[in-house]
Amino acid sequence: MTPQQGSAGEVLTLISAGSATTRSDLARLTGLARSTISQRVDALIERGLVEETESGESTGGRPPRQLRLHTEDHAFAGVDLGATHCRVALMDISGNVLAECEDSLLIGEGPEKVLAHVDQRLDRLLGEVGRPRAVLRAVGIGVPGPVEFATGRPNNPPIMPGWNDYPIPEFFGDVAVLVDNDVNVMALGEHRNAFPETSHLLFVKVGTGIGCGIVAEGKLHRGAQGSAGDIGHIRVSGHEDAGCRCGNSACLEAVAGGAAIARRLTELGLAAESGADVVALVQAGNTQALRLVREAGRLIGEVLASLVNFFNPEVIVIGGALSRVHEHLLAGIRETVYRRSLPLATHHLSITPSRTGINAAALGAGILAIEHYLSPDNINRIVNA
Amino acid sequence: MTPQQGSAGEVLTLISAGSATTRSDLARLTGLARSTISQRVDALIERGLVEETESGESTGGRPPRQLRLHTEDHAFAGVDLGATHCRVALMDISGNVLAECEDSLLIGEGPEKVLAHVDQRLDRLLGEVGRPRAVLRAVGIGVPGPVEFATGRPNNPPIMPGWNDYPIPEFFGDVAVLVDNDVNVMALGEHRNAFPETSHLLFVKVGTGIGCGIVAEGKLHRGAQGSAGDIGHIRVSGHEDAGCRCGNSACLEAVAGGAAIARRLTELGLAAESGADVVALVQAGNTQALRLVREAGRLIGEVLASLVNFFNPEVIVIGGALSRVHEHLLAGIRETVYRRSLPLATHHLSITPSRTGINAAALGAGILAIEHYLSPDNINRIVNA
DNA sequence: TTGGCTTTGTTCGACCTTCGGCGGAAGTTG
DNA sequence: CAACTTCCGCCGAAGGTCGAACAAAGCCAA
Repeated sequence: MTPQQGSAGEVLTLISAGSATTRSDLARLTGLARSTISQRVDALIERGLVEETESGESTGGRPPRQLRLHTEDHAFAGVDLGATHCRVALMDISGNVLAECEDSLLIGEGPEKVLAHVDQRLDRLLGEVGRPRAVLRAVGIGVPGPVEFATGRPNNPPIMPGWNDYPIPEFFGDVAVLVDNDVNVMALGEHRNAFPETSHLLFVKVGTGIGCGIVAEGKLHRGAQGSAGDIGHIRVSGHEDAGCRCGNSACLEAVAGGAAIARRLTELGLAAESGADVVALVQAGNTQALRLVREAGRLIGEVLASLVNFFNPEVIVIGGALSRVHEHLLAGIRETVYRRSLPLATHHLSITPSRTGINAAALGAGILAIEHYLSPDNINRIVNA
Repeated sequence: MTPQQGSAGEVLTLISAGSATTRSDLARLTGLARSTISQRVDALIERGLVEETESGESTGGRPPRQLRLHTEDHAFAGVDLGATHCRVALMDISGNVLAECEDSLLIGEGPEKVLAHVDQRLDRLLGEVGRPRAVLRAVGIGVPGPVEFATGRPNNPPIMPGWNDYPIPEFFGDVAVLVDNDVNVMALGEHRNAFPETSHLLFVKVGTGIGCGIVAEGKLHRGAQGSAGDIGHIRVSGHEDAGCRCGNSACLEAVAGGAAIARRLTELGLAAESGADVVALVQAGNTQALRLVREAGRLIGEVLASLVNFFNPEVIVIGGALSRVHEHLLAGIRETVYRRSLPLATHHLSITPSRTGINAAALGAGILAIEHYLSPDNINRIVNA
């Protein structure tokens, strides 16, 4: 059933979202009596979920006691697993990063090795901030491939050999583990950090490959098989000669991904192997690289123009490695989207670079974990236990 | 706030969805005590929303009294306004059609004339079934253009001159009026009638133009400006010469819509002005028409392949005038989608013709109205009044 | 300084809802 | 026809919510 109206969980949601910072706010927002709110808040304080700070500004009467999430006795982790790296961020319940780390790590080494590494890093980070393992409430993990979200099992991931159908959450025992596609968690993080008021958002990651995270009605849209947002293999016109690793040709990723741009630069006699090399060349002012990035932007824009007509988002965020040269990428994207999409859909559309940085995925994964823990159902369970 | 758990509204939702037909069912599903359920049901019966039928099958003890929606003292209407027609269906609260009618009507005559016509038809249909106007609880209207759903105002509709920003609900006074895009209501009707268990569905209407209704998480996705699903102006490759009324070229609608096919048949010396003529030619066995329809299916399939990767639906339903020759259209669509989309997304994807007939839009609009009336919030308001 | 004024927070009794046991109703089964 | 099962209404008990009253805490003006 739906969570109870005005339950402890709903009260906590309002506090954590910043919608309410005092008991009076809560009474006003929920419509419950002040006495009832006090009872709820007392329960939340007793469980260590909420704390009072010294009183706030008076508005002519007794100053209200400010409420906020109690950030001490909890910890959450966000894990970003890439093809060749592993980032872990330890966060408190309000989303602040307590500690983080980054290592080179080949995901191809398989789940046992990789997850053991993650587990060890979790322990080290917890040690750094002096919190016992027991306060780790939930872990979010972003992986570079499709996942069946409900079970946390990768679903035929092309670049994660050995991971297919591996039950990732079971590795960590009894702590709650949420596993999702890396682009999804980046979209979630970007939405919650930079565009919390936006209902419909697309996050486009342009790196070696190209993917898209979809936020609809403020929630991640994962689709029927959890493969939604896989826009890297959408066909673009006029590039039938470009073969893709998926077996088709003219895939967006095969003509506009970081790897594709690097390959074309190599053909022009420039040393470039990866998206990072492309970024370096652009930043060095190489006009060929600049031209190709802009051209890639146009191709991505062509695909996005279709998706804008179809999905009608309010915001499109461009992230990923190549967004470090976003001026050029965005110019191409904007140019094409605004020409090819319908005016009604583009009129209030903004296309912006990502505001979260290199660890967008780790932060987003952490937010996934925190939101799971703070969901009204879960909180009610904790409070009524 | 969210509707109360176990409220009268939630109880009624379970009854109307067919999830529960007896008080015992309700107690089991909601977790409430039998006595509480009885109280809820009594309130619903007293308000004329639910009725008891004679007892059902015994399972060894006293047979339960069956519950169902009380269909007498209510009426709902679904209105399908097209460019040149008007269909009205009068329905009872469980979605059965009580009476319907169809007229030729040019939407270009403007809102006052058209809505007056609709109003008159409503009265006539109510008269036919002998129900007073007062029992008309809600009206759903599907219109051929984008609508701001919250206010029921068309938003720069290209083929509805005089309707821009016209507040349609206000015309009908105090009865609740819901206005939405015609493709959206068709998608809703198809989902509720044929695929109620499906979470993510696309309904593609192929008529004079081409549009798409989106059901995500069982609910209509309308997008930020209510223009979501406008896939008729997505670019298809290799048709740069085909100009579109939107000002761009190579739009899907301009190469695969009924009007476009008719035009190309005309160029081949065949008499065809509209999608209906195309259908007639195909049904007469004309190979040129057949070839063009199949080719249109391939082009539509190209766009749908992109959308399958992006949205990952479980079902795609093909409707609209041209779906009357769906064998040929579907062949082209399936061929392209299964070739161009990712296996993970297509593995459990089914692409089927619409099961609702010519009045899909009117039925869908009626369902929109009924669901509005039966929403837990609204029912709680009625019961507690 | 002091006494109102305003807003916040707590206490407590009244009220309402829900629960669950009990018994009657209405069937089935042996 | 008696025992059993299931359904349903009644009613007292338990628990939750509300709002009034009161205490707390600061502002403000005389």
